[in-house]
Amino acid sequence: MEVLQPSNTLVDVGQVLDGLNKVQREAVTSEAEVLQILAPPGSGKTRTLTSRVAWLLANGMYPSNIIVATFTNKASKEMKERISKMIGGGLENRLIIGTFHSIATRYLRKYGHLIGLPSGFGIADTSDSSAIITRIIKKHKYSTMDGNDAGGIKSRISNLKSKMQSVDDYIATQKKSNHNDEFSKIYSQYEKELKNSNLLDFDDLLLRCLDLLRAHPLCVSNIESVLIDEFQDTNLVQFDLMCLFASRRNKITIVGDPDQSIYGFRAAEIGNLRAMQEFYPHTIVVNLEENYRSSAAILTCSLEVIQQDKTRPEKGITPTHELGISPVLRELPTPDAEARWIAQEVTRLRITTGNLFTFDDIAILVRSGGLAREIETQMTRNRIPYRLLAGIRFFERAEVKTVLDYLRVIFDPNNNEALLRILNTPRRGLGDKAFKELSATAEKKETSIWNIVQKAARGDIKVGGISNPGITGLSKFVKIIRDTQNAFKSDQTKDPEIVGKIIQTLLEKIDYKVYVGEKLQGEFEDRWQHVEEFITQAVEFCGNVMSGIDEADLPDTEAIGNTVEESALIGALGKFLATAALASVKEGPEAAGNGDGTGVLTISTIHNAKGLEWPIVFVPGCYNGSIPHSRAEDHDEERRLLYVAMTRAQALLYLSYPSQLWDRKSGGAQESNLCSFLAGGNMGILMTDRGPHITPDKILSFSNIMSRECPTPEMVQATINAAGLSNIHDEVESDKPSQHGGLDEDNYGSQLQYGVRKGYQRSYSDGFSGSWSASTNNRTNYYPSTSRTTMTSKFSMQTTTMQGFNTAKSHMHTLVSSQLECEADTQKRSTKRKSDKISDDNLGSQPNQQKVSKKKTDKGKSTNTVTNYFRKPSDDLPEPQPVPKPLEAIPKKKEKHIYLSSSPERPPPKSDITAQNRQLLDEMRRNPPTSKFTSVAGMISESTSYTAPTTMSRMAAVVTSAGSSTSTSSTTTSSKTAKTLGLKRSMGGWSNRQHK
DNA sequence: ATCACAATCCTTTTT
DNA sequence: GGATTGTGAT
Repeated sequence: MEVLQPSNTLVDVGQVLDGLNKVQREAVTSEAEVLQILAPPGSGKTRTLTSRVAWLLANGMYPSNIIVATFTNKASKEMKERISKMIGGGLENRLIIGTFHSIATRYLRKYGHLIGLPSGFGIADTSDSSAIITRIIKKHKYSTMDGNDAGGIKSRISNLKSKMQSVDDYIATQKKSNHNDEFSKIYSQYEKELKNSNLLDFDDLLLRCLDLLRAHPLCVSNIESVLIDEFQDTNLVQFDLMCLFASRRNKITIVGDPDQSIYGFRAAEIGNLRAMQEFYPHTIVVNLEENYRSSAAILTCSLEVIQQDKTRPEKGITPTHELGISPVLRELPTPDAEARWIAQEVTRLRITTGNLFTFDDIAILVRSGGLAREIETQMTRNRIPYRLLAGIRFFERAEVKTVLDYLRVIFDPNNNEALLRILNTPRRGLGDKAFKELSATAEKKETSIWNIVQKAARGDIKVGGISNPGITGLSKFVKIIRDTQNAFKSDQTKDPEIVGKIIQTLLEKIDYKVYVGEKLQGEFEDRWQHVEEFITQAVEFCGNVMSGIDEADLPDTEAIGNTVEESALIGALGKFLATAALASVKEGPEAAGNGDGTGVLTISTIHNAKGLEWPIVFVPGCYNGSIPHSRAEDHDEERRLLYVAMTRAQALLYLSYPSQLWDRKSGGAQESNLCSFLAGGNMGILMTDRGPHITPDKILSFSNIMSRECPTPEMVQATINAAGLSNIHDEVESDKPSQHGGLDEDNYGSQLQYGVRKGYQRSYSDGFSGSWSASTNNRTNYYPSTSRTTMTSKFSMQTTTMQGFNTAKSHMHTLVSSQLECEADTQKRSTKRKSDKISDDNLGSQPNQQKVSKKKTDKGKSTNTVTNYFRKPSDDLPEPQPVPKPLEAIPKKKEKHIYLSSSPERPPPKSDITAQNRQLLDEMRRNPPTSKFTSVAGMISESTSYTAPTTMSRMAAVVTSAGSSTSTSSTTTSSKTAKTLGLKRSMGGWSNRQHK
């Protein structure tokens, strides 16, 4: 691929390409008009996209002629920062960059009047939409059964809109069958209410922008290049928007990964990848395959999960890091114990690694926000500072939302939704009746509620249901709103600080402090801090707007007629309100931390963790009902969700689940089942069931993967000493019989210091437990494993039914094995030593190892499979004899001790061991793994115009030709393996290979 | 009749 | 933690 010669270069182009691998570089500098960069997690997708933007800028393209759509505002902020570092000169501030929604908003602000959209429209957030629908349902006494509650209706409407089905479209398709359909009435009423309040909901933003650009393509006539991040999560409307954005030059770059498509519930359309290739037949597909994030062990496990999806096209992924430490799959008795264990493990890891990790390095990723609660409690108890990226957003907090609603009313009093929420907040003596009457009168007179409120306050009209105190309250309210409006409008200073002063004055007038203190429950200090943070943010934002750093106005184009000038402060306020509505920020004030530079741990939903990475990741709640969620219909998406969670981890991955849940209905304990995605196949081999025993070589491995300096043994000993423990590895978990989750909480809390643990309960209630050799003897584990760890039935039972995965697994082993081959020799030396010792302990009780050995004989030759690295080389150890563990032998009661670190008491490691391991790892680094097992590694493919007309055949042709011409790093290219990402192809890959 | 406050239910994921 | 419902106070 030829590289663009930079003309008009503003910066050192080398800087833009610095640190990129060959394929990434080719992608960045590609002259392709339409480019799809498809890549697995951790392969530098976003980085490549960022660099491509920088590359365009460095080659003289005007930033205001580039549209970059990211998935979150945070992502676009980070991208801007990175571009700023590469390019500088403030060019990044002129880029049209943001989420689809925010970009659409900006276009509508500037050009919306061309399609008759009133300027100064507001954005209906989730709560607005819900409130409207709830009101409609109540008013007409519609049934709320069968998912027809406000939430259900809302998502139905949103889904229709995402598929470009307007009310009329919908009614047209429905009119024959359901003439009196309640839903269409709600839908149409909802649209009407939005219009009355001059509001657009999230979907409308995109749809109206679509309308605008279709009618007036000149609005984007300046656009030379369009770039989209996380393309797999775009919906149909966004796809069309992309095409329209690019309509002038048809220059598009997208990055994405079908495996990380986790927004199907939001109508993300995975078919967009293919649609794009069909729509732009000259699309060029680039596959990035090297993973720079995770250890090979983590990657292997993650692949084991994602490959369960049989409809998924096979694709290459090449680890660049060493094998590292086996991920952990841990069972705990209760969610509470699970949270405690995480806290304990976090603490233990820091101590035993000489504080190699800070809390910044650690994330706890949950499927749903509710799961974060127990974890928060335990973090607080253990004085682990954390920030929460789950649950309610900052701008949705009651105390913040109210202020926001006041500002929304001040910005546009005709915003009925915001008005209704603040009319009686704080209390002004109005009740349900008053609200009903006000709304009804407004509807009758076809005017806004604000107008009625004004008249009622003045006494011009009589509205029923309002008491005399109510009238007084209303007139005070009207005056406050008017005064504040005037304060904004009359400002001449253009000083953003004024915004803060105006808001403060407003809050004083409504005695907001009193309201927050008395009416809102919870800590007043916290809440008021949020309010102050809100004001700070507002001031800061307005300052940025007025200095052009944020939300710079779109460039003028050939499209005529720009919006009228408004007061600078009002304009900034409007942008702030839009930003607040579209904000994805879940944090308020920065989490404080311990103030000692140890950082802040992250608790986040998996969705919010997309695109991020941490050295250590915990994924609690891995049980059926959570992942996959009980309300989820698309289990493939749930699996991808787990995959996303797992692939966030760099060095250490912990999955866990409680065996018992609290059943709210019965008030008792309820059995849970390990997440099916983790229960089958060879997951048991790939993971251990206890946290790793931290040895010097493991510390070194962490350091390598994280590219950090390795702490000295002295440093490690120092932290251990400081923790007041002579040897942290000797700690023991005591198994007691289950007593229906009746854990003594306080008892626990006081004991939970530095991971010294007693009193965990384990449940064997189903009486079907097997013992499993924990796979601790991977190559970095020096000490012999003596784990008598116990895997419960969730594992054992599943393994008998997961034959299919087993074969898929074998396939993967083959792949991984060739990659790891080069390490095998050095490996054997160390594994042999320990495996001799293992055998004594582990022989005799491994029902699951039957599976392993069976697979091996099936495959015939397997000396280099990845299994061996998690277990042992076959010639070092006789095959384990599968001996089912008698049920009686399973301790159901009393003081069974399990070694937390899978390790017996041992003298501290000798120094030469460290050196020895260092040497091993050095060796590895000198001979880095090559991408042998991905046949299309490094592939960059270009379609040719004469190939077959269908996308399928076209892509096949593309891939084949590219595979043969650019097999620089590939040694095993063949037509069979020449697959491309991004197409929902039937699975030729596995079956072909399996039957070979 | 209307408003204020306490008790009870439910809680997927997000722009 | 928030929304809705039920009960007491004005």
